[in-house]
Amino acid sequence: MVVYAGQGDPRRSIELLWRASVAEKRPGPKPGLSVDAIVDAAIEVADEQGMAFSMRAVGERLGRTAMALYTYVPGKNELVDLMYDRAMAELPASYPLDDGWRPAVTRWAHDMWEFYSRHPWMLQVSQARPVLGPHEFAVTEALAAILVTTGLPGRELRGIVGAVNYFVRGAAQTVSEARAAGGATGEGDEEWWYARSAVLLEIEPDLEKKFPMLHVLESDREPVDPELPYLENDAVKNFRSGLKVLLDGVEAAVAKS
Amino acid sequence: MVVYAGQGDPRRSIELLWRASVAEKRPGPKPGLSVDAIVDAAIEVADEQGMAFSMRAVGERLGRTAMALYTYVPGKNELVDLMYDRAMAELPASYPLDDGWRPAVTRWAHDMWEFYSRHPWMLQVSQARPVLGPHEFAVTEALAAILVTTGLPGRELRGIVGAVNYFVRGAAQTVSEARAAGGATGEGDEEWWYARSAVLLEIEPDLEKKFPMLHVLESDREPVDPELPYLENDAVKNFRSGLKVLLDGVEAAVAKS
DNA sequence: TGCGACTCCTTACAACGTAAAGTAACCTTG
DNA sequence: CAAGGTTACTTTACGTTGTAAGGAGTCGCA
Repeated sequence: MVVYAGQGDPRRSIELLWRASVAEKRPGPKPGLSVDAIVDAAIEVADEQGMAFSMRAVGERLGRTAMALYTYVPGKNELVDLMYDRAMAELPASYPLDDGWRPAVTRWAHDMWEFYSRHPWMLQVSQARPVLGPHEFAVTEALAAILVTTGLPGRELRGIVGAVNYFVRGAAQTVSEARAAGGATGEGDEEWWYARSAVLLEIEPDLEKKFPMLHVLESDREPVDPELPYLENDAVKNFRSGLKVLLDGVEAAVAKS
Repeated sequence: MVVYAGQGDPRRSIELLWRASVAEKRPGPKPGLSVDAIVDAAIEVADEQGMAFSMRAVGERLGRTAMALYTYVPGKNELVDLMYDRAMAELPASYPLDDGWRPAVTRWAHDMWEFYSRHPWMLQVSQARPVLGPHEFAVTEALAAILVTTGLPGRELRGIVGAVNYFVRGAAQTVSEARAAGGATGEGDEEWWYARSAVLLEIEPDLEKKFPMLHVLESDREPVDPELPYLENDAVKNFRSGLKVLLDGVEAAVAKS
């Protein structure tokens, strides 16, 4: 399920994201938890169980009930926003530009790729509206700082930033969700593919004739790295070659300007 | 929530997708429903209510209970697979190549874009593993048929097909989920942005100094088309300029080969 | 005519997010 | 120092979800 960001009270959400709460002396028992503790616990749970984690599970990990979380966080949606932004703090704030923008963007993309495989649930948070948290800003700032050195105008840069983002996210989805789905059903990628395609070929024997261009696409395949699972092999190679094409496009834009 | 494809019995799923059931004479009451009727109804419901539609809602639309659907379809996951593939039947199977591959790919991308805005729930079906249905194949076949005419080898084409796909999907997500979220909360994009960014600037006044490159990115903005909502304006322009860069990259690859 | 396969319904259950209300701890004020 | 208000956290409960289980009625075939 895709979780939509930011549906609650805007002020409360933004204040939580930027930790703008004033820690004044208050009556009542000492808080045994904190927003940070809850968000960290939730990220751990989500890393293990995926986006379909439950408030009860997060509470349990902290030795509390699910309802205890509602003292600190308005609801699950807001918690997801906080998790999303918090996780992004893992990423570098800037990249060296000694060799120009292209290696830097490549590094950025690879970091994002690995980041998404560490936190697959991130890919299920809706990208429709930005969470508007400090670390999400920082990640995009890092990419923008690289691309600004191309000298391209903002108009073009916005499209490029978007394209790079979409590409990385999409490519990461293909791999990390494949892994997650395999984990969920207990079967690896190979088994999944094998079972599926065997039945498919049995039911539709002249598949290759019906979709000849897909067959052409499958040609020219390099030997498979036995270290990696099947789908991952493909995905990694397609990621590299896709990114190359995309950056060639950027280079063309730079050359023209 | 992201719905993972293909977790059930592979044979049953594939047979349903390719409608490979043999319609033999069978005892028992005449079926009042059909897989097609259920899938169509489910698509209608999902178009209106989003991916979080319920089996009960689909049943109700057909004048049945939720459990009646389970006679035709193994579960909700499989139904989503069927919806996914069925919806893709709306898309063209081929594109004219009179003006070369570039206008054709552009058409393909725009068709996908519009398709996704018609069926926003499509973007929430996990892309990790292909559904392996006939229409999903046909859509990719159409794109492959265009790109094959570039003469590039399969190795490079796979990366390009992936990149174009990811890009279109990502760009469409930004818009159509924004619309969906607006519909869900009842507030439009403008209100959302306004409330959010007002609070943000109040809490963090020197945002521009903290993220100077993002500020550069926002510069050079063209006048807004008053016909379209705020976010959509941006998204459409970024879509066009991002696609342009991507296709420039393809052109560079073609020129080099 | 009856058997068995079939469609569809009712009922039921476990899991979910979270509303409501209660209990106990603690600071502030009289 | 006691009273009162505020807070942290729990228990209980509700509505919604996907779907398992079992039963009622319908039809083809022996």
